[in-house]
Amino acid sequence: MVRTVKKPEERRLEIILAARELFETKDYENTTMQDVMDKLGIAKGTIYHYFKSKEELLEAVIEHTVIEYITGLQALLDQSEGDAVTKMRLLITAGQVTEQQGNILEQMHRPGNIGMHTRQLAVTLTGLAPLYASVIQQGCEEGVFQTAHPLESAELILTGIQFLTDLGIHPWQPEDLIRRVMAFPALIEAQLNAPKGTFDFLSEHF
Amino acid sequence: MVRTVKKPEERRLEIILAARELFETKDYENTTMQDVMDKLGIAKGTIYHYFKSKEELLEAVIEHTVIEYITGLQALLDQSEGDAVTKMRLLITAGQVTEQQGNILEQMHRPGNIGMHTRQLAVTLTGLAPLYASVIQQGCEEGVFQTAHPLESAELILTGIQFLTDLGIHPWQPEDLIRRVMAFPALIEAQLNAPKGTFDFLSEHF
DNA sequence: GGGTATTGACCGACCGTCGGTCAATATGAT
DNA sequence: ATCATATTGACCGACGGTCGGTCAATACCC
Repeated sequence: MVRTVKKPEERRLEIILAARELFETKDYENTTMQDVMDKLGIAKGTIYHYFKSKEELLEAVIEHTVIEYITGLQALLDQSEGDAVTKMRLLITAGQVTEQQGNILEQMHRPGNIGMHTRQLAVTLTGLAPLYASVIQQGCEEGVFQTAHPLESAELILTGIQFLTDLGIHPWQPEDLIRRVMAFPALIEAQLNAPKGTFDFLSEHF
Repeated sequence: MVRTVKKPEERRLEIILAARELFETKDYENTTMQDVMDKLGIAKGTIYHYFKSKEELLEAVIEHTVIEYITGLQALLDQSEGDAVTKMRLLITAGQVTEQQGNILEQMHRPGNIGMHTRQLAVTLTGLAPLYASVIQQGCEEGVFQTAHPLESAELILTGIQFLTDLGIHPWQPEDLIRRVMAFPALIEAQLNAPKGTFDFLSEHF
């Protein structure tokens, strides 16, 4: 019975990271607390010393991931000094890359992961919408956008992009995805009253 | 051992309805297959004779519910002969009522239900968007709306409304909900290029 | 029409897995 | 030495799912 004592924050983080990797690899529901323990070589009680339940561990994983994600984008945004459209492009492209990293194989239809996925979307939305809103606001001042509800239109656009293109949520047909991605520029331009072509870069990725 | 034999479709439907009621009352995850059996007075094997797994039963419940829902709306729409805006109002208000019926207490934050909820949204969206799209198309022909992508804007609007106002998904703050509902008319009008005020009825409900 | 084979709806004891508990114990700080 | 707490792992109970088997209705044959 070898016992390794670590600083609480370190242990906690260690557990979160291990759990995240497993959740992403084999689903939240298909991941056993035992799996997490085995991966770290710790006892069952240790995990339950830090997290009251598997559910709470999931919550911590999501929170950690989203904070990491938002912080990164925020930093990017802070050190950028371009106009609103440039920043918009920055947010969207940077956001997509980061999301793909964590998704590699998760693209498949995973029934056991939808709950986790949806929560992550909701939490991400809460953190991300204000960033978008500030850029949209800037765009309004610059005269390229025009909306009375920067935050709400940001929420609508983000929800749409995330929900309608995320295969982890529903096994959409490939043609549905293409159809949507091709339409996104026009939809967003309508939403923000932006000049035609402003968001064409969105569909050029695909 | 009382043995009651029924017609397969009847049994199957019976199980689906019982399960749905339990899922809505006490969560999908907190509902036991045993609960469903007890409610109907049938044996475990019977359920598993009809459904391979609890997951598959959930799928059947969702499918049944959504089909019922969409069929009702479709019928309403078919026997209506108004202009696009009237039909739009019809769809939205009828949709909300039906949704509330099934939600009564479900408004609370139910971690165990998010997966089921999200799937239902996705399936509903698939069935509902074409209905909206046809009305939007009609609106374009009538000249009140203007969009090059009726189906996709329908999807965006529906996703937004459903996701951003559904407390079953994320415990949004009441003020967030109000903020969003108040903004929806303007957002939808922007999306569809509709005259200002067309969708004011949306926020008058609250 | 009566005997027999076949089907499939239905039953319920049983099992394995897995989330969660808890009392004992090792460890480090004071 | 003492105390707080980080860590351990045996143990529990709930629950999803399996499986061998029962029984009535129907189809089939003589």
